[in-house]
Amino acid sequence: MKPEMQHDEQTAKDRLRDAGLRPTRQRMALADLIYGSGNRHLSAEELHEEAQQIGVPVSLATVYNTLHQFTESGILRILSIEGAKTYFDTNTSDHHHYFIEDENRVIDIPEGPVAVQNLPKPPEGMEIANVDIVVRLRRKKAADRG
Amino acid sequence: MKPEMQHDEQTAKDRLRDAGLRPTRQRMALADLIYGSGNRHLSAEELHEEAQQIGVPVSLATVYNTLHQFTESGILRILSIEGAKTYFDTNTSDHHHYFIEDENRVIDIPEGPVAVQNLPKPPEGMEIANVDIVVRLRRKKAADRG
DNA sequence: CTGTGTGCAAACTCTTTGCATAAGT
DNA sequence: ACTTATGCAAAGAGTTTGCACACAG
Repeated sequence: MKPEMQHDEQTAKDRLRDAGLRPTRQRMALADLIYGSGNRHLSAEELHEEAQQIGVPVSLATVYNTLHQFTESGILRILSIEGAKTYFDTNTSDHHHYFIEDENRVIDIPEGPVAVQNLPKPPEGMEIANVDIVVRLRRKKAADRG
Repeated sequence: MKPEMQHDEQTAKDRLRDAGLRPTRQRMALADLIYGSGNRHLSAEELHEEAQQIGVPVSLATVYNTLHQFTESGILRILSIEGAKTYFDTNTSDHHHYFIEDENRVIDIPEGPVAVQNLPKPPEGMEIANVDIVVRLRRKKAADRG
């Protein structure tokens, strides 16, 4: 291991190789954005915008392609969220989300021993890919307080 | 109570009045379809098609309007499901779903004591509207058997 | 050099909207 | 009669696709 090689670029490159994807400029830039700041949820549009902001000229089509390739490779997951936009999650393990009704926003439920009890066995020939818990939150009305 | 008045139409009418909606021909027909056969999940397109099949000429726009009005009135719920289409559920209580990856299909998890453990308190000023659990299922591969 | 990835713009799907007409009270 | 709902078609949002060019190996 070379001492000056701990850049995110290197990490991104490895991640892409692991996933069987060619580490192209755009994919590495997107991987940096996606994995550069902890677990997060993002839509194609948001990621595209972020890329533009840091001066990486990647097209929206490529962002979509990349997000789906990452998903197929198992390094991203699609969130089970209602609404028009598709949200991707960098945390591919079983974990859970709040969905803010007013704002159509998704946030992680703080890590903790959240668990599902008494989940029945799936039907014949099926297996559980994963479990998503979505807790829909709404703003308390002033009248409801106290 | 008139002896010949136990039609679904009557039920639908009541349901609509309860929800504060005018019981129009279209809404009653849609309510019949929606609630006529137990709990179910449906998309606007599916409902529209069903209406056509039984000869109720309702427009797709009206189906969308109606589904949203029903949702606002609390007699329908939107499912937290990824994907382009919005699915509505006639069961408005906390209950849960399988999502079949291959087929983009949603089915109820059989009634049972499924419960969530250790759900943290929601953030300040927020309250839980409801909890959705989505268990994503995938077909077992033949190679994985045994 | 060869094959895959990228960008652009057009196509596609699902959903919403505006306005004239029809139906409900 | 007056108000609200409906239907149609067009607009809108998000996503996907096809093809020529560019880049990675």
